[in-house]
Amino acid sequence: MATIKQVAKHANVSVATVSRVMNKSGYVSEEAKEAVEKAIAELNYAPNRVARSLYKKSSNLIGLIMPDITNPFFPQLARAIEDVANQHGYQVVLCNTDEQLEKEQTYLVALQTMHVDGLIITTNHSHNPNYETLDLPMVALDRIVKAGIDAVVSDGYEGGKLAADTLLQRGATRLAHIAGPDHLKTVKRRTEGFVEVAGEKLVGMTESTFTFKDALKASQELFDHAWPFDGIFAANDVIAAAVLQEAVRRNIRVPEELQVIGYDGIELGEMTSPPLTTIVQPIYEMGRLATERLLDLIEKKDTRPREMLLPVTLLERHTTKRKER
Amino acid sequence: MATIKQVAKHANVSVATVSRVMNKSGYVSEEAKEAVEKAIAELNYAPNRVARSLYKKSSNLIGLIMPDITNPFFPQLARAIEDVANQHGYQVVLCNTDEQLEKEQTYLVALQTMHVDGLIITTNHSHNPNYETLDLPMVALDRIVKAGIDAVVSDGYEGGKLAADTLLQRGATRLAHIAGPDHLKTVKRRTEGFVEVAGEKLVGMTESTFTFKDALKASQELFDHAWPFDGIFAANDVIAAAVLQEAVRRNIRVPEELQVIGYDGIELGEMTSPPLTTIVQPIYEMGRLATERLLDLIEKKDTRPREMLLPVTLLERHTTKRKER
DNA sequence: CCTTGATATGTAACCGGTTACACATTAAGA
DNA sequence: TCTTAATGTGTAACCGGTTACATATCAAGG
Repeated sequence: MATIKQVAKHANVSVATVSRVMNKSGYVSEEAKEAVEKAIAELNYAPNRVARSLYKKSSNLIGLIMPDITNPFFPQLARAIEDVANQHGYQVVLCNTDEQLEKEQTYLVALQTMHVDGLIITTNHSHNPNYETLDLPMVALDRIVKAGIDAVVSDGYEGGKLAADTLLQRGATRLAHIAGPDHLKTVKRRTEGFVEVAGEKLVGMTESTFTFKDALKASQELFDHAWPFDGIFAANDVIAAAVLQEAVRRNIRVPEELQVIGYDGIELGEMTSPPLTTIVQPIYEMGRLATERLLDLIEKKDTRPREMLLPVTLLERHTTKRKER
Repeated sequence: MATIKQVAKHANVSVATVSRVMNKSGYVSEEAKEAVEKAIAELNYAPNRVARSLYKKSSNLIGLIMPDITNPFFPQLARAIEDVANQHGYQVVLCNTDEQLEKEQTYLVALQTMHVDGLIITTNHSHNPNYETLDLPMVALDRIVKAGIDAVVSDGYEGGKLAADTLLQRGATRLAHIAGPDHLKTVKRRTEGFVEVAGEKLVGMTESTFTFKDALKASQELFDHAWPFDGIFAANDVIAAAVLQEAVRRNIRVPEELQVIGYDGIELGEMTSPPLTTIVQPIYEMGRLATERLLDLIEKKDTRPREMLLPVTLLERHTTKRKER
């Protein structure tokens, strides 16, 4: 790789001049500019970002901290983040922490020492004191961290209510629910909204992590203990898929005997049989907004912390009955 | 963040000594070592990786180039890569290229100028001349690039044969197949293996991309034109899920009337109804091996190019009949 | 004709590490 | 006691950019 010095020599100017034409800063004569551009082209020069980083203390890197990219909710988020970052000349460093404090800590110092410009956190850490002392722009995504840290989340409370409303409206009279992990506030909101509207129609409820295996176990327990119910809301689509599979296995007809609603709107919902009705949060949009926000923070455009609550919508596929009119 | 200079002053030694204790290189007296360690602890010092990178021309970063992390095959791969990289003190930069030459090119220069130490490529680029001139350690994963570039892939040919054998053995007599994109050699091998064993029992065949939507369309066409068949092998699990859904929609009983086998072994296969029988490639293992190989290449442990062909296995879930004995 | 501001360019310091090299000091061996 | 090698430590160059500052030229205005 050519260096700026070689370009300078080749173009018969100083490195300062080369730097000036690269950055379109300061005064450069037309001839000098042309000579430099020619040299750049001939030597196929691209400036060394490491060197630039060192001086500028900014790397055009952003750290993306997630629990586990293998969880099907996250890839879409990662994609959105990466798209936007890339459009603005940033790259993203992927970090899976499994919500383990230790891994998180290790990553945090790694990211800091490589001078990432900002962080997007999709991981819960109410228990983690490290972020607060971190002097880095950051935004929480699908997570609420604490006041003072930007966040973009979807309106889980409304989503939960919407799920209950829908089920009720489609004729369900005995509702069940599988909640998500207790420590995720954004997920808890879904349950709160659902329970609020379901009221005494709620006949069964349990809890599960977001892995399919656990969800399947939770479903089985629910069917064993709370059956019959004719409408169920799962805290996310993976859990809903498990419910669906278990229902099919028990020869329960969906949606005739049991209506199912998930939450997220990930592609998986399309792939089940029957395709899953779900509350969709605008995942890509959330990733996009979070990243744009982070970039603003990095470029110090607006530093008042903000929280963005995005609306969710009902996507009716085939695990709920057609609307009665 | 503290600098090495501050640590040196604090410990009453020179920066060279600090550097020596950090890197356990050269001679350092016990007292000096202790003083430095104390200073490091007190100032909470962590060396600036950017500065180190600049001098060492190595960043402990590896670039991961994939078509689209949103495709459910890739997250597991990414996870494996990141795990191994992280264990060795490397971080990974995520790049989605959608197989577009231009994005790939942009990323390639970005990665080069940030001095990544190596590349893992899960993207096809037989058409892309850029890699060849790239003086960077790299390994292709799930892709065959060209001789001279390391690769780790699963044995698609055997997988295809295994799928056909299994279907035949479970009593299928009229086989169908949906192939994957034509330009992916590793995917083509699956089709070749299947066709070879299926022989004249093959009654229908079409092709699809790996998006669910396309796969659904392809399935519909196949059912419209080639039905009846009683065994089908899809080039990957997403396509198999589409076949399954379409079969259910048409009230075709699986596996009684139609047996389905996918390829990949991603989690999605567990979530369908009924759960999908599939040819599993050791995805995590592949990611692990590729990364370990890359790390060896980076550390110049062994530079003879190698190709690793990993065995696949049959995972019988419920879209094939129980084995006859 | 002199002053002044805009234009143009080069030199060198700086970012924060690593390491070659010079120089001491000390211990071991002859 | 004198060499010699091993040990310990600091100074400064270096990595490849960016930019403050010094310097120079030139045209416009008084």
